[in-house]
Amino acid sequence: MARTPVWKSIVSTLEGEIASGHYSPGDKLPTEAEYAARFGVNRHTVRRALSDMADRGILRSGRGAGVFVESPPADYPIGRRVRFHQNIAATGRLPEKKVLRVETRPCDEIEAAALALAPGDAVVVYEGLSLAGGAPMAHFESIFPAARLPGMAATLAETSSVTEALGRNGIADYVRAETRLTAERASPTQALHLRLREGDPLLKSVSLNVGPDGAPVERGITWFAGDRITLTVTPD
Amino acid sequence: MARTPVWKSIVSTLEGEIASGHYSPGDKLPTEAEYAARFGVNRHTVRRALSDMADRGILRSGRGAGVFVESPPADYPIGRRVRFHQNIAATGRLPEKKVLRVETRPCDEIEAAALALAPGDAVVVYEGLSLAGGAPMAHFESIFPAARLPGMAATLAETSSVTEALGRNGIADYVRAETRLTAERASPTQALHLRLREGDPLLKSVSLNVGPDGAPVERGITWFAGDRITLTVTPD
DNA sequence: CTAAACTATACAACTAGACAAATCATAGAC
DNA sequence: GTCTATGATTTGTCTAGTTGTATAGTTTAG
Repeated sequence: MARTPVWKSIVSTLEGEIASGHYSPGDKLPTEAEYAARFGVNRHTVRRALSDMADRGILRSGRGAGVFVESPPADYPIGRRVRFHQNIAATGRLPEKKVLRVETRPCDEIEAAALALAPGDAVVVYEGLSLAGGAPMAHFESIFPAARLPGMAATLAETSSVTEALGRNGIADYVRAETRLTAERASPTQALHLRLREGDPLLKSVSLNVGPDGAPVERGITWFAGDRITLTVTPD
Repeated sequence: MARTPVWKSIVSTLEGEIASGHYSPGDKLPTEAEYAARFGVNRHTVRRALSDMADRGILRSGRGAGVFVESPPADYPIGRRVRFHQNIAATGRLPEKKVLRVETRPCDEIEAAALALAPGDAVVVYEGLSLAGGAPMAHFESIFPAARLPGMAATLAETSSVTEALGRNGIADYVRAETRLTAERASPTQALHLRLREGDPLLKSVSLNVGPDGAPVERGITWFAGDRITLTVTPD
């Protein structure tokens, strides 16, 4: 009499309801308490069922928010864990973006040195997330010299494309002067943005782009979710 | 897993931005709503972070007015933990080496595909550590097609230099065809080798070197200690 | 007996929404 | 030019609800 655990039967019930189209990706499911009442079990039993489905990427839950149906990934896995490739030249140029911040502020010493400015000179900060199929792939923060690019902040807020924003501000072409790569642990804030656990490994890329005249126009730092992306470097 | 509360991670992020001089005493900070959007949390969570900082005298907030910086920027410790630079072209070619293993064995499917062999063909495995000043910088494992390079195992045991070993086996020149980079956690074994803690971030490089005729001669995997090394990529 | 599954309870962390109160920018009146 | 009325912003406060986590106890199968 190998009875199937209650939580597993709840899983199959809920999977059936999701599969039959009662809920669309992004929809909020009933609360744990409601499910507990419906199935006549304790909330923890429901939680075990939900966490099993969350582990498999079917659901996503947020404290205080509720449980939501997760949208299926748009691309298929390449390896077991590594899903996306990205050429180093295109670092931070993934198609989908979510703007987190655009502001102008004085720069610190490190930023000044990188962009050939004086400490305290104004820089435009552009922070955001690169997404693919709805899942965050990378977290980036770019800074631009405000004096050299007067309308940059306004343009970025409009287009969210760095290339186009630079183009509209007189930098028709720019090249990557240098890229530095290292591995870091995800800070709590980054873990929040990239939907990782605190301490998970990140691939950090620090790049410097210069205009046709050789003057720096952008310093970009990108943190890639280590288990979601691979950077490729090919001589060419 | 003692996760850091979200509001505390926001506190440390904002403290860092104030400490590094991005805001001066008296400056108005972005609104609570803007911070909520930036961090992807509810306004109340931002308020908890801000009220913590206000309690400690870092900020001062006024109803209807906004939030203002109260304290002067502190000395911000800029963690210069990354000690070594290494060009991507020289991956796995650090001067000092410690050989851990040289052996010949049949290859698996992945290795066969990379080296254009049939599964089960013999490969020479060369595992070791790259050191700098006695400290381990990287852990590498290279494989070579044994059929194409008959004396490789013996030569490697003598010289421990990949370039020289390849040269003595008829490959006078070889080029890096591709490099793939990602971030991983250190396994217990790697942590031991690299004198890190288990789970520390590693920069993983998977490279393929081909001979003058275009045939693969080496597939190398290198794990760099993320906090000891930076890879640089320069167009050149 | 022991381990797994489930129940029970309590609290912490976060979301959600609504409204009040203070401030600020702006336009119009004088 | 100065003052004032007005409306939009922005912080302060309140209530309610939801998931995350910790602890402890109970039942059941092997």
